[in-house]
Amino acid sequence: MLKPYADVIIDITHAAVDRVFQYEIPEELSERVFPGARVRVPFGQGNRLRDGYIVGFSEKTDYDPLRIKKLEAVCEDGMPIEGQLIRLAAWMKERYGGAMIQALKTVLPVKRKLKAVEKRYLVRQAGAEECEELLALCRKKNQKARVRFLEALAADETLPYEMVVQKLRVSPASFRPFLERGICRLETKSSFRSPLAGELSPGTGVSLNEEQQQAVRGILSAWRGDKRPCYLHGITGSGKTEVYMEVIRQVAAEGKQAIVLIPEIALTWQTVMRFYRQFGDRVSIVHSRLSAGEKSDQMERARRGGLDIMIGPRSALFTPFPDLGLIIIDEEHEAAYKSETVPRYHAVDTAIERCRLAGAMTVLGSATPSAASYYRAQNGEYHFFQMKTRAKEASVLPSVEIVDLREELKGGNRGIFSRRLRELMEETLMRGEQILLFLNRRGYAGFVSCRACGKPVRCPHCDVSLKVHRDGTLKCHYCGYEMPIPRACPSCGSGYIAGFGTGTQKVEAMVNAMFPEAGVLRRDMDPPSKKGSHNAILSAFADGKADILIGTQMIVKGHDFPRVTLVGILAADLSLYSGGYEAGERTFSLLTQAAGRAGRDSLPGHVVIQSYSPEHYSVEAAASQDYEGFYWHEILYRKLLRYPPVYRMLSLLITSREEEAAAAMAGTVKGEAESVNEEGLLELVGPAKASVARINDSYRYLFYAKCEEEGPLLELKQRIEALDWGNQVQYQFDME
DNA sequence: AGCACGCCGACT
DNA sequence: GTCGGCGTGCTC
Repeated sequence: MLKPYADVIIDITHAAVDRVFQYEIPEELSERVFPGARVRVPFGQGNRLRDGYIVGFSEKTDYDPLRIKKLEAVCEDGMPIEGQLIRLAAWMKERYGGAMIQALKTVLPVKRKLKAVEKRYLVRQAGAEECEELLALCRKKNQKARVRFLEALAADETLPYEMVVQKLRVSPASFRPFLERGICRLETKSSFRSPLAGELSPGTGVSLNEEQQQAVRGILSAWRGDKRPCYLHGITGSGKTEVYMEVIRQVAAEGKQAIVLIPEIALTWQTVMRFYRQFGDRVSIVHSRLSAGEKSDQMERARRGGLDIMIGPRSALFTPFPDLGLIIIDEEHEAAYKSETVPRYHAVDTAIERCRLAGAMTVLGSATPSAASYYRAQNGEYHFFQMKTRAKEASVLPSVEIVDLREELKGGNRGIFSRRLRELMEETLMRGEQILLFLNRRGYAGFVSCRACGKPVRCPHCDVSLKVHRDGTLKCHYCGYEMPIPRACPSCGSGYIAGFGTGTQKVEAMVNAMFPEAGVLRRDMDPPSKKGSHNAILSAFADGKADILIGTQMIVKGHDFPRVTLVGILAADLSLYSGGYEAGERTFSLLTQAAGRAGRDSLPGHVVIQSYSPEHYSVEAAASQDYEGFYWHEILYRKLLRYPPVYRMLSLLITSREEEAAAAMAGTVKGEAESVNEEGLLELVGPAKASVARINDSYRYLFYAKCEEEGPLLELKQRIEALDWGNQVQYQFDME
């Protein structure tokens, strides 16, 4: 380690010292320091020795070098959980970019709220008379702070610590003598709130079929063996959750803890309750609806050994379990596992790294694996287990047919519904069963354009057209800019300007016209304001209060609708042309999930996939529910075009409010990349203007580098980070 | 958080 | 003068 200074966070739980302090690294310790190492350092005027953690290293310091102290020692006694998480943060920073502080904030639980977890009280011990005497004495001596304190203590036997210090303005120095003389004592009371409390009483017993038992045995033997990650590929309904629970039960029996990641709590509540029924209050959940206090309650509970299992989204990955044994990632292919904010980590890779540090094992599971994970499983990087039969015998796979929309057009049908779909809808309604109509938002979302000049209304800050929102305004999906629908075209002034309405609205109107008697519900995406309405509509539909449900992405995930026997996918291929090399994968996964909504009970299900490119392998494979078929096509395509997971890919987004600055920096990056790439190991693409070249008044350039190995890409990333970026240009990395 | 420093009223 | 309590600010 050549860097002379170590950045240390001091292990004191208080906001005022919740930052980095720099220490000199003495020669004799230079071999033993690393991010996450626990160190002893002199701190404060008295140079009292305190514990801290190294979070990084720096060349130089803004602080007066003469006043910098030396590290006292590196603690050798194993690595406590904080050290492990800090090491993980260093790994995340290295791999995904961003500043160390951002990585630390993602990884370490909110420390500030320790007060909420362990509330402290000052309790009176002396009798009333003794207090009165003391109070009189203090009054005489004009000791104001003590008088305030004793008065309060006389009135209330127990006083919250914060109240004394903040409201009464009595500093610890003022009441310490009372503690020493036994007038009062300090009491701590921990109050953990359980987010699951009172939901259900726990029961026991999972009975597993032969296939499930095999998976359990395989996963456990991997766990006792080399601890390489395990992949559990099980078709919908094959009972993966039971397998997870049984594995966890056995791991917990050996005193280890488990983290279970699920893509979205709201949609997987049933799964959570199954865990609770099995494990009772040894399991807890974290999710976005919990307050910061409740969240840190759960984290603290986990740290102290009060929990065996934590269930939650991405962020639950950082639960500070002292002896982690297992991380399970259910529905591993979900996009929700990729963080949208810096550091833009992927939960799967990060879980594997955390397990490596902790000596634990990752289990990934899905019915439709991501191409990346499946590729690694095929390569032997992961252990692989498969479950091919449905646990519940009664359910049968739905029949799927593809309708070619080009043929419909030739036949003179210009509507949204093919004749075949309309026919099946009629039959289904006649039988009194339910219909789900699924629509890909992209492409259908309405924009407003001028009939005279043909120009759409565009966002003044971004290079996109504005979309019509439900509340009748025009909105930009990138920056949130909003305006009322104009009466005249902003470009040519013509009054012939028209909106097309949102996709689902349009479909709803057409369904109403076709089947006036049918009850129709509509469910759009993303109303972050009202979370309740989402479930209200879905459960109204599940209760049979309507015949037809129209919606986007959201309706195909999670929810069970036992009386749905027909699923219509109105335009299957719209997501195929949405850009990005994952388009095919996204389409396949969406279609498969949508199709899986049909006929989940004993009633036979039908699925109609309408498409303009029915011969595309993503559409065909989804129709025949053929994951393998899809995968081999997809991986061939990735191999040919050198995309992940066959190649590693580093992407860089350059943004600036100044167009020239962005362009100039793009040029510098290109030059730097070319000089790194003298041996030609890397394939470089760009930098070039992004397809949406301007968002929120920032100009955007994209740059990609691809390589079979990760090493050269990380080196390139470091070289780019070391460039002089000035303060006009920002950048962001992404590693896949 | 915990410690020292500097201010201010009280008292030998 | 000086002692002791009290509020403030800093900690690499």
